[in-house]
Amino acid sequence: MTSAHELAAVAQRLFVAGGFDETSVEDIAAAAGIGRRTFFRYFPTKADVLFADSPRELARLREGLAEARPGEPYRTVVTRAVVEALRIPPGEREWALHRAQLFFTVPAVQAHAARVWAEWRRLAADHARTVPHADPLFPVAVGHAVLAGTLAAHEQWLTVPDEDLDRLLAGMLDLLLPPEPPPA
Amino acid sequence: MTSAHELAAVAQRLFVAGGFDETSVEDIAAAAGIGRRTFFRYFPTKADVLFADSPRELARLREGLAEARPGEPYRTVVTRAVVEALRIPPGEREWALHRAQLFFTVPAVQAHAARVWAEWRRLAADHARTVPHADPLFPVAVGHAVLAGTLAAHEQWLTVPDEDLDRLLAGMLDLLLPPEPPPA
DNA sequence: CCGCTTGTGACACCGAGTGCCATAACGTGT
DNA sequence: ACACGTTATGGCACTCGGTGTCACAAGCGG
Repeated sequence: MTSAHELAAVAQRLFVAGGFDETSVEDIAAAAGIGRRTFFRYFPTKADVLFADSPRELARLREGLAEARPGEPYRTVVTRAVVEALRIPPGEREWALHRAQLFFTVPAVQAHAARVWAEWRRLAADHARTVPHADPLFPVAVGHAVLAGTLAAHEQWLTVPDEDLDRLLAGMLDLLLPPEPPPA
Repeated sequence: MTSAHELAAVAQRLFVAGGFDETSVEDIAAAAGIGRRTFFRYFPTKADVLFADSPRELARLREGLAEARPGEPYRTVVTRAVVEALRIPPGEREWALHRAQLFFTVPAVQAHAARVWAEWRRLAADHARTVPHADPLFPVAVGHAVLAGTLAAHEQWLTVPDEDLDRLLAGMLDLLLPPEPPPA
């Protein structure tokens, strides 16, 4: 009996050691002591093992955006929500770094990431719709800015792993989030 | 004898008519009167038929960025370069719209798009490195802003196809490109 | 003990992508 | 015209990801 979490751990270890494409599902199943068919009952695709906790991250983003205090600048709210959603639990830093590496280098993984990212964009855009703004493009732009900032921060993080992801996220979002319109 | 261009046309028509995943390479090959194996000599993957002219777009972006006049604000240069690179030839508007639709809805296509998009980011980031800026994150942020603006414009375009893509691109980039530092 | 559900995995199948090889088309040199 | 090398083609077999079907075993309530 194997839990999805353990299975994901086994798989990611193999990916990091031998490459994503080079590691077959059969390899993973054998390493976990299960059948190939059973793997696909835990995860619909090979890439999905890397997205085990993205629903949790999404939920945290949603909560963070909902916690906006009235009068608080929207950029502050969004930045806090993103940083909070992507906070790395202590001890999982190297783990997260390896995962980020796979995200940026393996095309098949990015295909799946695209679906999750679309959800991020949607959440951010929905929140931006609560901010009055003259430009009708503003909400969609905010959605893409949030995603771009998140990806940029991770990309930068990969080249400077010693830096804190929090600071990179805040820095990138500060550059990318469109300015709030003056309160008139 | 089939040219790559004709083959791409046949394939995209089938994709639009019957869906990307539902259309097999064998279907495409049969419709084009060639063998399955030969298809893979023209295009390394099924998705690649949709990226036939992305090298040209990339080249145009590169040229546009190189044409910066001294003293011109970088945001102006970047916006002009992007709009110019993605200018749709007359008569291909519907064609481009269909392609954009596939880009946003089919995961397998996005995986390939990711590679092209990384190149866009790199070009834009390289150009941003010529702009003096206090924040070391500025170049990477610009790269992601360009990509985000391009994607946001296309996403918006899909919901409002009557709008001009040029205007949407300019509008999104205006919201997303980080401000230029004052000339000191 | 029976019957039901649930987890598991073996098998067969499809489609994408690849390596290998046979063959047809074609230009060139004699 | 003939032989030659090169190139385009496509058939065949294979790997791998993913799916549907079925059989089997474990568990649990009657």
